[in-house]
Amino acid sequence: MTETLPKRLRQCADYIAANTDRIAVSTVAELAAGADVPPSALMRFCQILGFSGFSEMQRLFREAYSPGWPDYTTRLTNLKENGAGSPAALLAEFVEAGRLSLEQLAKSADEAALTQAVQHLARADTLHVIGLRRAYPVASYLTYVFEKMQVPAMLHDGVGKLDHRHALRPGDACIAITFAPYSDETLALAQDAQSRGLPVIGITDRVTSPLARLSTTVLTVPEVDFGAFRSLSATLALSIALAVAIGSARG
Amino acid sequence: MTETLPKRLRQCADYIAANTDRIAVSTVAELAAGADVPPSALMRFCQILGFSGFSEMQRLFREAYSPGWPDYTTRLTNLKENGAGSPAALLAEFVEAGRLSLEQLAKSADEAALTQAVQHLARADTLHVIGLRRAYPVASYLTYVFEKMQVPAMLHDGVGKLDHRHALRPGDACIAITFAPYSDETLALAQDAQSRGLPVIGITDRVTSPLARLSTTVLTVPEVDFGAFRSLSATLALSIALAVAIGSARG
DNA sequence: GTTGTTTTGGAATTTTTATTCCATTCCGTC
DNA sequence: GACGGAATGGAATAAAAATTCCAAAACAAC
Repeated sequence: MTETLPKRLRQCADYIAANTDRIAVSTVAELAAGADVPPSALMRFCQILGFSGFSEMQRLFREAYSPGWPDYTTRLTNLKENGAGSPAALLAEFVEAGRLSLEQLAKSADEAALTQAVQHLARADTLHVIGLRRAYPVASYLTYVFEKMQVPAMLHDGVGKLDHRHALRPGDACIAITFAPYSDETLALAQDAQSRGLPVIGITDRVTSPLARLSTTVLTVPEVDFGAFRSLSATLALSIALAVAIGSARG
Repeated sequence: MTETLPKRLRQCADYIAANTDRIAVSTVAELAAGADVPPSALMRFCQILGFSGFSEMQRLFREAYSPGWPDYTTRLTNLKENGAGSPAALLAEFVEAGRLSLEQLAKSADEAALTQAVQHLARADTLHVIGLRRAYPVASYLTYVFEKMQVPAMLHDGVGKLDHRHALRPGDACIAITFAPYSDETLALAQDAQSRGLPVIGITDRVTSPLARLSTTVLTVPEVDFGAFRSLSATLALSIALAVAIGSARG
């Protein structure tokens, strides 16, 4: 795991890997400055890679430099035409679905609801997050972000069919995420929270969702499906924004 | 429109116009050779265009080359300094980061690697998926999709610190997902799979990732971070495409 | 601590590349 | 076909970049 390269060489490796597109158009000095190493370190790095020096490596990149990768739209078309059903074509579809979702989210996001949600959640003690099945990745990421931001949060993940509804305490709040077909367990927890008078923030796909009735504040996400699967891009973007806003409102 | 230029200068103009994308990565001598003029003619051409010389013109093209990397780290810093952004502003940032990531993914995706990954995974018996911390949402979604498509898959989620490495059987394959800072457990499982001769498909952030060495096939995802958090849009798009391709390849 | 080894930074050197300069050629005009 | 001004090519020079090298620093093993 720890193929431990010397410090400077590791810096070179990381910077170069993260900026492959700049190699062709930069000088040793520029790249070295970017990687925050002296030029000689970068030279050493090139040699360890098996090139005679930087120039040889650069020559490779300059030749490979296919006239600036085609712009996004062209490339997408290429991917799609690459035989329907090919992995590349599928990728293009999902990329497009994701982009569309994000675009719609940006257009349709309800700022007032978002602000209200942040207020509720910033005031609460512990945040209870629930999302199952395809909402589970979102719920788990939310919880991860809360943990990183030192916001007390609990993920109700249903492991072992354990039910933790009694963990809901006065002063807490609940974030419930579910999409059609709505998950009973999620709705049940939201209901429980509501009946205890806790704020419930619902993230769902439409205002007519059963979750809407159970929520103090509803955030709807226009996710574009491709085939049977949704991209989650928009849902995740909304969730992270929510989490970060809460995190900074809290401290 | 064209006050008639002297012959050599005309050649320069034509060649340069037709090869704007090569300017950034070529020397005077190379371009001159391409235009079939002596280097000095090209120099004159640059000066007539109003540059002090070739270098100045090239600098322009080199900078223009890398179109958009408006780096998000500085933007977040700015945002933070301007007082915490409103939730809506944050949302806009995450939407933008997601869009950029998807765009980059479409541009840079390695079709060959993707196809290869699908081939390996379509042939395998059980698919072992591992991804922890911020890669966990991806791993869990992958597993969800596999389940829906009736592809035998097992999520190594580390619940209860249980280690299931002996679940890896001959004929199986492993999908490992990790981003810097790389998770030891993920690398350990990948290593284990590799040493048993199972195909390992790595999804990671750069080719220098320690996961790369452990993988039969590496898929790199250019995820644009906003602040400390990544959008996961691109990673999810790639993962779903992978899963669906595998599902349909299996029948 | 001492010793031997690896790593590092920067100054010195070499190579490559850009740029200038000028003698020569070309071309239109008389 | 002689003249003058523009255009040209290549050799000479300047600038910039790459590459090497070595003394100092960091590190590891004893």
